[in-house]
Amino acid sequence: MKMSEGVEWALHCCLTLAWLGRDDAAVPTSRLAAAFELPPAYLNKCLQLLVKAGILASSAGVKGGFRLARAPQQITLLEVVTAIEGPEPAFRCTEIRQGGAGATAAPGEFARPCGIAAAMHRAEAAWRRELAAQTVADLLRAAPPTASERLRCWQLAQAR
Amino acid sequence: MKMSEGVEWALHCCLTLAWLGRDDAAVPTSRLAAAFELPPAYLNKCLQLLVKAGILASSAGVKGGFRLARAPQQITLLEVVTAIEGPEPAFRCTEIRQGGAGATAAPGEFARPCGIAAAMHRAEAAWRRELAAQTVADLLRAAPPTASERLRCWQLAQAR
DNA sequence: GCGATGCTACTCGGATAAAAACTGTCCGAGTGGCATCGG
DNA sequence: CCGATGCCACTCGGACAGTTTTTATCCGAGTAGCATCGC
Repeated sequence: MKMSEGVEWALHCCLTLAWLGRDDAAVPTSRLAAAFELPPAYLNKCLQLLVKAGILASSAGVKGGFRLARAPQQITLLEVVTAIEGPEPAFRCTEIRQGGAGATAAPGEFARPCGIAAAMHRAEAAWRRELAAQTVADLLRAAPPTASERLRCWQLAQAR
Repeated sequence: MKMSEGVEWALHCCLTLAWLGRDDAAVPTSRLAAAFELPPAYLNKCLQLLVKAGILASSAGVKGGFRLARAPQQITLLEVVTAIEGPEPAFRCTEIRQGGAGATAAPGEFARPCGIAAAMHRAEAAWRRELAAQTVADLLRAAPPTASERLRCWQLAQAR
């Protein structure tokens, strides 16, 4: 069970864009990728997913790029993770209890959900609850940018 | 982020072995695979992982197979999941904050952990806590076996 | 001088290949049970 | 009849391919800005 690296990239990009402020000009993928030493084309794909989720807004043209679509306190970590990973839960019950010996079950015997699946989904719900409780604004407050992170923001703001 | 199917298989096998009782004879992979309609060789691989984790005990020979190594109330769901998926967390911080502009950082600037990684790990800790709070015995209690599940156990107990 | 217009460079966006992880399979080492043989 | 012994079938266990998901890349459509041209 490995989470996509795109989640880390997306969160760092959101945090950086929040530092820059929503009012500044848009930041293109190429600049963000250079600031973090990431593959530009693939990072672009991740940012597109964030646009689809309504977290970022994109603008085309020569001075286009991405910016935050909402205020940082209205972007939860869960939204970012879901945008990249998709909405499906990590644990998917394939109902193996209905295979083999279960094939002879009376109709309606498996009406109530599988207890194992219920337990796993409960755990995932706790995970989601924790992610939904934190916003990008919380990250801003908890960790003020270090010197080199301020440098990164300055580089992104320069040379438009 | 997709969890391995082996987790579901392992949990169902543990639950079934718990129904049978630790004192009965061992159940070989071939019989378990037939009872759930699963690929026998791959299921065997998963059961081996459970043996390595000390959850199951294996015995060789003509009447060999697998059985629970401990009492059901001493097997948490977290142990089973960790045995199959491995101990590494789903979210792995690759420290991209140190790339690019971060390369010019003063030594010790990144001593404190990344706030994003901390938040993600906090969420995963909640997930683990929920899994560690439930044991196989709890599954036994919560969901008594249905008719076809009892049939499955009977088939496993027969024809030794 | 001012506005309309065409062009150009740059951006996003989706379609297209490599890499990795997961899934599935095979065969060999080892062991316990059983039949056989000897006492 | 009882015990020792050799054999054999069956098991686990780890090494070996196939398939799906993830990662990475490329190229085209579209657009905003800018220079140019005409009035």
